[in-house]
Amino acid sequence: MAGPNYSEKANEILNAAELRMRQGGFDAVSYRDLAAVVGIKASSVHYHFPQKADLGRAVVERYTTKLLAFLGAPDDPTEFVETRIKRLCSAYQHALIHEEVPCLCCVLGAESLDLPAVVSQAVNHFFVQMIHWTATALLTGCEAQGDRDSSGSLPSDRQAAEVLAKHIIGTLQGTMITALTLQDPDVLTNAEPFLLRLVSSAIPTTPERQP
Amino acid sequence: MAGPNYSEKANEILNAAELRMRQGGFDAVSYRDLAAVVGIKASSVHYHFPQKADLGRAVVERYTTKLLAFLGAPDDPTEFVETRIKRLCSAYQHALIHEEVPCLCCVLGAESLDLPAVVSQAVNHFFVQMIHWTATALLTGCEAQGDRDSSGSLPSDRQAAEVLAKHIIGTLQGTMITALTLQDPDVLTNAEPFLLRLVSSAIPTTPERQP
DNA sequence: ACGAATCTAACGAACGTTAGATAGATTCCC
DNA sequence: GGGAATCTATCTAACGTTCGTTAGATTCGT
Repeated sequence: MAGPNYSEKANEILNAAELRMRQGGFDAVSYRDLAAVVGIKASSVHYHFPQKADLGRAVVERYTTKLLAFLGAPDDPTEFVETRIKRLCSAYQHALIHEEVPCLCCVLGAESLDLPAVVSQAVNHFFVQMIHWTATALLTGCEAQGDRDSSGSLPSDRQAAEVLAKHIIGTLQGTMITALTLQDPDVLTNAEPFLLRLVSSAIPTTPERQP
Repeated sequence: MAGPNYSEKANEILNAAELRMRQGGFDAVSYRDLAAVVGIKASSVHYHFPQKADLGRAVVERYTTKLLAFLGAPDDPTEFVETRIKRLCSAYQHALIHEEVPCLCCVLGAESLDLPAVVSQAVNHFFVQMIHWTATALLTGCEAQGDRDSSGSLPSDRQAAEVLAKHIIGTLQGTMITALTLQDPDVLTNAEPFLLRLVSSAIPTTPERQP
């Protein structure tokens, strides 16, 4: 589950690369610039990440791991569905507002037709994981009162949850881009109540136990 | 209102540049590649668009004009609000599904922190125009029965319409990116009913006359 | 003959990548 | 324990490619 253990210098490189990639996309990162940031030469960066596609993949995978770790469990039975979705929204808000840079996979996803295959695969995997987390977060709320989880008795709900999850993730990506280019963070923060309205109208009013 | 009248060759260049830009972003466009596509040399492309930033701005402005022309009037009193929003959704669907490439300003918006100023201004202008169209499309439905338009008597509704419009545009951008990287166009087409639900719950049930 | 559109040729800069040397630490074996 | 071998992380130097851009000549229709 946990990714590879990078050396300290490798992590510095990944930090610089992630920042640059979130500002300007994959092509905006250059080995020479990264090297200058972390205080070594360009050829030494190749020692840690032989090819640029390797570097791109590593950045995306570490980003995916970090974000999923922040989100935590999507199926804690003591938690409201709304609380989970709010946490998801807050992750996106933190990226844009505090880190002052959009979501990595928002940027890479937009140029995914032109990415090296191994990088666009990693981006695809990010979306799959995020959607899976969200769909689970939506579903386990419905099943909270019973224990029908292992019986697999709600296939149609799982499908509906996936559709809504894709919509939620997509909406957060897009409102982030729009907030960025308008320099208006409210576009992103306002997405939260809109999404919560969709969620509560999709879930058939089964409040869970209190946390 | 109508942009400049480009020569036939200039339009060919803009076509090639727009396609390339929608695939891979601003940096994916090179004068030599464009030249090869339209059958001239790179230096001749500079005759039509001296600097690359000029080319970028021209592509974005022509794209904005084309899209607004497709959308038509947002305040035709014989039209339902839902019809207008569906037309907006169909524009985005057409881009991804038939042209097989995402919205231009979706791609450029994601890398807007790294764009030449004149290009990111044009992208910003695109979003402003789209949001203005959508807000107007949402508002004039409410005011259809009376003629309070010029009296400016609904400032709070205008504001609420802008908020919803930003959310709609953002959602379309983001579900397009998500649909692209998942290679699942349904993510975009499914956004339509979700957005229509938000719209109809925001508009206080004032059906217009039949078209 | 003039202007529009294209060409050839080249400039300097930046890019990813590689080969090979080097310094310092660690490990291994006698 | 001490010298030898190996490994890690960096360096210098350079390669070939691509890029945006420019100067100046050329072609061609009006």
